[in-house]
This record gives sequence, structure tokens and C-alpha cells, in this order.
Amino acid sequence: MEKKKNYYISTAIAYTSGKPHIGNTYEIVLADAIARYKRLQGYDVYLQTGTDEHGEKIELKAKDAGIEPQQYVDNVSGMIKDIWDIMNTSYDRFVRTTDPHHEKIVQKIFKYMYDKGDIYKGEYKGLYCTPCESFWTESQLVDGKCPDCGREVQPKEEEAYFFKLSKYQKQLEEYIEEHPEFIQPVARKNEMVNNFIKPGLQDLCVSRTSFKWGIPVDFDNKHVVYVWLDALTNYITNIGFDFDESTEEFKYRWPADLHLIGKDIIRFHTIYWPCFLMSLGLPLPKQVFGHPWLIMNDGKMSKSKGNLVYADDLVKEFGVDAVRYYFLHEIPFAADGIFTKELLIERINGDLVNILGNLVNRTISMNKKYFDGVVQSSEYVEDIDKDLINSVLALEERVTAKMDELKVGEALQEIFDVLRKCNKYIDDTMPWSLAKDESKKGRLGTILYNLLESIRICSVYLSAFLTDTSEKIFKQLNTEIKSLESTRKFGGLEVGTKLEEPIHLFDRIENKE
RNA sequence: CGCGGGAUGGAGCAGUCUGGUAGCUCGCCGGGCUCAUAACCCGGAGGUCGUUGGUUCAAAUCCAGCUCCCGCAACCA
Repeated sequence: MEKKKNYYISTAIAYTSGKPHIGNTYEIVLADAIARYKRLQGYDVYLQTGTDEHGEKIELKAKDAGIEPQQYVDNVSGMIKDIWDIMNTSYDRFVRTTDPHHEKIVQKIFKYMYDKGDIYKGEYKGLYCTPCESFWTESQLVDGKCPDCGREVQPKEEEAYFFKLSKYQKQLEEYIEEHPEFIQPVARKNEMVNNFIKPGLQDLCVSRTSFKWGIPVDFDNKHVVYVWLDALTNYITNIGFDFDESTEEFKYRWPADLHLIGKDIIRFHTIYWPCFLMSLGLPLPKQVFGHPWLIMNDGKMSKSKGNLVYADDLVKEFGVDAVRYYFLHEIPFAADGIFTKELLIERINGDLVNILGNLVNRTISMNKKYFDGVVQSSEYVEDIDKDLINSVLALEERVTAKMDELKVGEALQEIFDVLRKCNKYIDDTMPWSLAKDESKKGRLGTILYNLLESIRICSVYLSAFLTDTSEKIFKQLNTEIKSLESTRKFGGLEVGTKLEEPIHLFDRIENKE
């Protein structure tokens, strides 16, 4: 028996400062599509996501709301999970950094690094703005003053623990050089190497004394663990890492195959995280992909601009697969994608309604009209069929190639290219014309079979992206044949199958304004 | 001279590594078809490929300079 290969993919854990907007929601959908495609390919996939719940910002938010931090994060974490569910994402575990087990292991990790000498006690020297209670770096200052309030800053020292990043610099640099696929896209790798690693890594301050809402350093209670040491370790604590004896699951899953993260936190994942792992003596994740952002016309989404859009609102208005399609299709591999409602409607009408929905509807309608919905055999082959069938059979290779490069939007386009071909095939073969001639019924049945089978195969691939729609198509085709294996030979759909009534997969969005 | 990415018909992108008639989606104009959700199919108009110079029989593609845009520049999730 062949042993299934396993595939561990993670998203960044979402910060529980507030309800996630579509820019934050995009990532889990992207991860979900990758995970579903890998599952389709037969991998034993593990998709982990969750929430990052500590830090000063949350302490303050809770205080403003007049509730305990735990209550605050329980609420927001639940909200985030709800949205992930609304988006039909197939995560295997939803983790939280306030989970007692996670906290316990983080404390152990901190202690281990301290005992090993990788964490030491020192003084944090920085420029401090007293009214804002914040440290700033030279480069963050605006005209030499606090970027938040514009007041003078003073040099200040504070007791803190530091992690010896410098100790692992050489090892990290070598690893990155020897594994060109480690940081994606490559432009990000250059940023990290040129801006941080080559100039020399400074030791990282890994504890705070200015607030309480964090995991306490158990041997020095004045300090809480720096948020990133707490957050990043979620990737190992939740699958069973421990010093005494890690679980079988951990041994099986780690190292992760892919950390999917936003481009804003690449530094934490490609410099700090690898160094932490080296300190723990663990292998590094195979790949970190810093995906681009979904932004608005007027730039990044932000509360101050008042241009926030939420996924659950969009789903209510347009349906989950329309939103999934937009996220996955619109955002290229390396450049930011724009979100506007107009573009969303354009995608829905142009692709989902016209190309996909209409194709399925017209095909099933014809089969109903001409053959009472019964799938005919495909004996009457002509040359024109070959082009269509070859395109359909080539899909696996083409889609997989794009998915392996994490170019999910392009993978989706490959499928839609074939759907377009199906529409063209209908116009070229003119089934309605054959239907008028009783002697051409055989040929007519063959054409419709080719179309139905092409649609079925496309639907198998679509199941990774448009989960509900794919199911609706299978249901209309009245088939349970949905495996990737079944797409390798044209002819999976059984002759004699009785199709369901044709329905509209997507409704056209009429111009309201 | 901090590091990196980019500039291609009205819009969004591919093509640049491995020079050889500029491609895709949308929009626009014209035609076809009627199975289908005014959907589908075909044809057409529209580009000095940011700019200047160089190499070459030949440059969007290679080389050099310039202009403009964008990302990164460390303890902020």
C-alpha cells in the first residue's frame, strides 16, 4: 500500500483586535483552496488556523469596552471563526493563543531558551513617548517626534529579555541561500536578505513589562512573553510539540509544508521564526508565502478611512462562492488586488453567470429537451470532439502546475478556459439543428455527452475553489463520481443517468444604480 | 547614488530569462445563432511595448543613462 503523503499548511493566526475585514479574510480562503486541491490529489492535508489573542492593544481594547481581556478575545475569536465558517473554509484545527496548553508550552520554550543561553536579560534602550507609553525606533519618528502624538520622545531604558538572533544569522543566511523556494515570492526574499540579514541581525527583545495581557515568564513574573514568540509557536504547540516527548502527530506533521501569511509579517516568519526553531533544534518550515493584499480603490483598508468591507456582508448579498471566486481570481501572485463592488459584480456576471452558469444550464436544458434528461452514449465521434476532450484531459497537468506555484488565480483561469471552449463547442456543433433531424440523434447524444462529461470534470477541479457550486453541479448531473482519478479518462459519467432539472447556479446581478 | 519590484491598445494583465510578424480578459463597433440567465459564437477598430542612446540583419525582449510609480528599511500583530 502506498503511504499517503501529508501536507501541513497554516494561515497566520488572526489578531483579535476586532472583526476581520475582507483583507484579513482573503488568506483563509486562499489557504482553503490550496488545502482542498491537495486533498483532491490524495494528500493527507492538515490546515491550521486560529487567533492570536495577547498584547497591549487587546488589553487596551478590553479596557475601553469595560470587560476583561479574556471576555474580549472570546468574543472576537468567535466572530472570526464564524466568518471562516461562512466562507466554507475546511480548517482542521482552529487554535487560540489563550489555550492553556499553548501557554504552558510557550513558557517551557522561553525557559528552555533561557537555560540554553539563547535568551538573556538586558536593557532595552529606545526612544520613549511617555504620554503614548510607546517605544519608537529612529526611523519611525516623524520629524524626530512621536509619530502618534507629535510630541518629543526621550531615550529610556527598560529591563527586558533578549533573544540572540545574531547567533543564528549565519545559519539562517545559508538556509535561505540553499533553499530558494523558502521565501515566496522571491522579491520578498531579497527584501529580507538585503534589509535585515546582510546588515546584521540585532538581538530581539522578547519580553515586555509595560502591560500584563500576555503569557507570564514563569520565572520572572514581572515580564510577559513577547507576542511574536507567543504567536509563532502556535504552529508547533498545537500539533503536540513538547520537550519531554512530542506527540506522534507532531513527529508526523512537522515541519510544515507551507506557512501562508500576509506580506506585512514576512519578517517575523522568515527571520525570527526560523531562528526560534533553530534554537529549539527543530527543522524549518519548507515554504513561507507572503501573499499580496486585497486593497480598495483608495488604498489599504483601514478603520480611519472608513472603507472597511466585511466578508459576511458580501456573502449575504452575493453568495459565498461569488466571494470566494473574487478573492481567488482577482488577487495575482505578487501584486495587490483591488476590491470594488463593481468589479465583483463584473466577475459574477461575466464569469460565473455567463460562462459557467449559462453553460451548465443550456447543456442540461438541451439534454432534457432532446432526451428527457437521460445521458446518452457517445459512439458517434467526430474530429471536432478531440480538441475539446484533449483540453479537458489536459486540465490536471495545467491546474496542478499552477497550484504548485501557488498561482491559484491562474489555476482557476485554466478551468474557465475549458468552460469557454465548451460554449464554443456548442456553437460549432449546433445541437438544436441536429435535433430537427431524427437520423442525427446519435450524433446529438454524443455531443451532449461530451459536454456533460466536460462539465463534470471541470466540476471536480472547481470543488477546490467553488465548493457549493461544484456540489450543485454534481447534483444536477446526478452523479457521485467526483474523484481526481475519474478525470483522467474521458467517460466517467455513466450512460443512462437521469439528470435533475436545470437550475441557475448564479443569478445575474442587475445594475441597480 | 540604501535594497527590491514595476511602466505593454480605454481598463486590468501575459509576453522579457532562451531577441525574429504584440497575446488574454473586460469595454467599444459590426455580424451570426436561438439550446441558454439580453446569455453563447465569429469578425473588426484601437498599441512609436515610459524615455534617450547603444549592440544586432532583427529589440517589448540584451546593454547603459534618465523619468515616474510601488514595496521594504527591525521589535508595530
